[in-house]
Parts: sequence; structure tokens; C-alpha cells
Amino acid sequence: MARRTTTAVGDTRRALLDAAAAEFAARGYAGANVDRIARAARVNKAMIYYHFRSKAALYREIIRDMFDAVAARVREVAGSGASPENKVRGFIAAIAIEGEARPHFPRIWLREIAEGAEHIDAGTLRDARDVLGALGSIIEEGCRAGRFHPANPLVIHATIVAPLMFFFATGKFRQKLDRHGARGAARISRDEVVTHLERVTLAVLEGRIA
Amino acid sequence: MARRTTTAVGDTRRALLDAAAAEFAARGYAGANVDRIARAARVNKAMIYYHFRSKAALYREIIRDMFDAVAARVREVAGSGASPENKVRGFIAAIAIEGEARPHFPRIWLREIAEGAEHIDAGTLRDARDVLGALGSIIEEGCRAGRFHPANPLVIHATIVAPLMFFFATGKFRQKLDRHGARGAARISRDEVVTHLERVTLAVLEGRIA
DNA sequence: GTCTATAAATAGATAGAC
DNA sequence: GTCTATCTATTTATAGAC
Repeated sequence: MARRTTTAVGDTRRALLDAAAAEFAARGYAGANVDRIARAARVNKAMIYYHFRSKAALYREIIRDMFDAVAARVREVAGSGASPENKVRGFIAAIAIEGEARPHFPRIWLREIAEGAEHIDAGTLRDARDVLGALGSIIEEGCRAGRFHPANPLVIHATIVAPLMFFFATGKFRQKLDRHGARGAARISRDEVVTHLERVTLAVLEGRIA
Repeated sequence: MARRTTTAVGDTRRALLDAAAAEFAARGYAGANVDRIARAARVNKAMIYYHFRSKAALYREIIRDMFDAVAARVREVAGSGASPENKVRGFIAAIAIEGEARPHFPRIWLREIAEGAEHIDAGTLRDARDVLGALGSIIEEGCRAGRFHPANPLVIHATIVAPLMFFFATGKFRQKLDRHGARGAARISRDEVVTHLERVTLAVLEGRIA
């Protein structure tokens, strides 16, 4: 019997991580409240300090998990045997899938940008660098194969990642706008955005823009 | 003599607004500290409650100023006699100019998105709706003139505004990345981003993408 | 691993003199 | 309009029992 009567091992930890991600996304690092996190996780507050060391350490762990997942998926795409075109599609999908799988990631990501990556540790910074590097190598590979024109990876990165994070993070905002006269602001699908980004990015890289 | 010996009328108010914008950008609404704002403005803390009513009211005023400025500029572009193509260029320029003129705007904008526009009053919401509406009418005008293909204004908006705000807000982050192995992350100009967005957006709207 | 109780610091806000 | 002093509530964090 590997389980307790009511609670599985690690449940408290998981519940805290989930509740904390929601709280950090909604209120930011400084605005987040450990009491509220504990209450939402239906766990005693002291457990935060037992399982993690501090509010800051809890936050860093959440950040690290998110960026690790994105970086891993992107590295996998870049290292695969796919064509440069499909690697670009895979890159866009990687960001979209991870941004969607972790409902609080996009909002936390926006806040970290605003904060100048202040709460980010060396490993997470390496993740960010790797994502950018992977995109750069995909572009280079396409250029060597004579299928892509040279382009600044930072510009391509910004025009893919920013709209995607923006889209995922604006769910609430768009519903509010919809109710206030911007008819249809809420009616837009994830696929519409992804397809648009694929079309545009590939057109740019393949020099299909007059 | 309309001035006092040392301090012009309204100086305290202005100093507080500037210091507060910096504080809110760096730490978010909940994380911002009124003591720190007063200290940075070299003004007594009680002045915040005299000139504004509360921390919340001070924040709302900053938000309103920023979005009013953007909306005004965008409305001007949409209502001008320019061609649809130049109106699109004007729209992109409007966002870029205001995002650049108010150094704290992009980071505060990112945070507001993350917060689901919680601190936003009705006037500011109207601004947001008008910006989206103006872009929609520019696209419609281009379609009626047979120069644009139909496109979802929300998608076009996201692919313009998100990368621009992202670019302006990531100044610090990109310098950090640059020092950590992402060679050239800091070496990218505002004009490079704006030119890229103009080219891509017009190519999409004019159906010049295969 | 989990709980109660509480310490210690910091926050937003105001009263009242000048 | 500006300043000092202070009130009150909230917050992170820990000690210690179970």
C-alpha cells in the first residue's frame, strides 16, 4: 500500500504549486499572498515553508518548471529530423502547446518580462537563451539549405511568442471587451492565431513577401 | 510672477505621477509601495493622499493617461485622409510612438493584460475598444477600396501591438540575455521592428502572401 | 508531515500642526 | 500645500506541540 488513507504522497506539494501559480498569475510576485495560496490549496500555511523554503523559492520553482518545459520541447523540435519549414511549425506549436497546457504560464510570463526577469535564476535564463538559440539554428539551417532568407531570430521570436502569450493571457480581457462593445473580441480561436503565425512566419523566412 | 520661488505649481503632482509610473511598472499594482513612490518623487508621502485620493486612484489616473494618449493618436490616424496603406503604417507608428514616449507604459500594459484589466475604469475600457475599432475600420475601408483582403482585426491587432510592447518592455531582459550567451539580443533597433511589422502587416492585408 | 499561535516587519492611510 | 507622528491592518515567517 503505497498510499495513505486519504492523501497521496506529494499531493500537498502539487496542490501548493498549482494554487501558487494561479495566485502569482493573478497578482504578481509582490502581490501574491501566502495565506491565500495555502487557503486555495486547502493546506496549512506552514506547509509552504516546510515544502519550499520561502515565498521567493516557491516562485522560482514555478518559473523554472514552466521555462524548462518550453525549452525542452523547443530543443526537441530543433534537434529532430524534420525539414526547416516543419521545424518552424514545430517551434510555434511548442510555444502554443506549453502556453495552453499550463493555464497560468502566459500571465506569469508577461509579468516576468515586465519585471526585467528579476526573479529568474541562472537555469531559467539558460532556458530562455536556448529557446532563442534553437530558433536561430532553425533559421540558419533553412538558409544553408537555400530555403530561407536570413532573418534576425529576435524579431522572428518576438513576432511569434508575443502574440501567442498575448492571446492566451487576454482571455478575460477579451470577454470584458466583448461585453463593452467590441463585438467578437472573445470569438477568436487558438487555431486561427497559430495558423496565421505559421503562414506569416514562413512567408517571411522564405522571402515570399514582395 | 506666476511661480513660487523654488517650486512651480503642479510640480509635486507631476513628480508623483512620474515616480508612481516607474514604481507600478517595476513592481505591479499590489507590489508598488507608496513610501517608495514618495521618496523617489522627493515629496512627502502625505502628498499622495492630498493630490490623489488613494493608491488605487493614483494608479487609475496613470492608466487613463496612457490609454487616452494612445487612443487619441489612433483615432486621429483612422480619421485622417490618408490611404488605407498609410493608415496601417500610422497605426503601427501610433503604438510605437506612445510606447516609446512613455517609458513605463509597455511594462504597465503587460501587467494589466496579466491582471485581466482589473484596475481599469470604463473610460479606459472605451479607449481599448476604440483602438481595436479604429483598426477594424481601417481594414474595412481598405477592403471597400479593393486594396485589402478581409482579416480579423483582433489577429492583426495582436500581431502588431504584442511584439511592439514586448520589444519595448524587454530592454532589461535582452541586456541580461546578451550577457548570458545570447549574443546580439540587445542589438536590435526599434526601427527594425517597426519596419518588419509594416512589411508583414501590409503583405497580409494586401494578400501578397502565397 | 501537519497544526496553532505568534513574532516581527511593513503596508496604506490619516490626524493635526504649520 | 506640506510635514511629522502614528494608527491599524496585513504579511512573511517561525517556534513548538502533536
